[in-house]
Amino acid sequence: MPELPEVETTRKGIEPHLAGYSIVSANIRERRLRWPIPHDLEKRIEGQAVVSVRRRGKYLLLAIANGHLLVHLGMSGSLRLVKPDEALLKHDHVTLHLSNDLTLRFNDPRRFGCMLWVEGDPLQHELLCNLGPEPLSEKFSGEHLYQRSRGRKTAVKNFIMDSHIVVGVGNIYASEALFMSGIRPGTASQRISKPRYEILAGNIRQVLTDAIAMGGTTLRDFVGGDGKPGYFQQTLNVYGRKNEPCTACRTAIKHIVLGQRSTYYCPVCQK
DNA sequence: ATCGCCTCCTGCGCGC
DNA sequence: TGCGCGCAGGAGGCGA
Repeated sequence: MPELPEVETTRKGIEPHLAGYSIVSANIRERRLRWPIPHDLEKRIEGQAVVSVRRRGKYLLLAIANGHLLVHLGMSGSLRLVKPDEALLKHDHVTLHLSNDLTLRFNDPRRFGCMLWVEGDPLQHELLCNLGPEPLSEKFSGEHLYQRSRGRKTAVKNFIMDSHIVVGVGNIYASEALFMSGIRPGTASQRISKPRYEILAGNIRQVLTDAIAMGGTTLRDFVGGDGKPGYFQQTLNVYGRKNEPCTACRTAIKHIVLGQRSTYYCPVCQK
């Protein structure tokens, strides 16, 4: 489920209820995620204070006194804050009891997510140290996309979804940003000009910013709610709209597969 | 270095 | 109602 806006919405939602409080106890029911949850995670975090909740790409970084909890939500993961007596749901793999009498639950039906323990600088961890720039940072630009794409034949949609190029562009927003930019998803990366990459970079930034803003509208309900952000209500121009009329020109939206992922575009608006 | 394919897993909606 | 199938918003790892 999580695209970057949902991860950021989750971060904003849990941060005020975690930072400054300590983890009283941890209960782990299922350790078999993408990588196993370390056998000694409980003893590393129990009794420790949470300092901050940051994000790098789609990874969440919970700073604990003597290390970091590195969390990824995969395709189907979610974190939610509940009252301690709230019943466990199917696939609630981890429960953290907090000193403010709230409980954090990690739920992940498909178990593509992860929860790892990192000592030292988490940004130096092997999963994070080679990631591309944050799309909402100044390091991300059309110039960056242009430079990195030289000599690369891979489809531009796969290229912008490569976290080593830029983090946080998931399957939905890749299609949406390419539509906004008038670029065909299957175009070879190296064949796109610098001006078009500048447009694309701006639209990637735009679509993610808007989606995060929408996620923020449901933040007040985060505690005790289902934790679902509102960004999904956002109007999608092409994603999931196979054979439906283009919002700009009414031409039927095309559906293709690129890199084994569903891809949508308007054959008239995108060249 | 780059590319394309495979994989991990459960749940859901669809057609029969 | 049940079953089999295809598909799902991620991304690391592999062989070529």
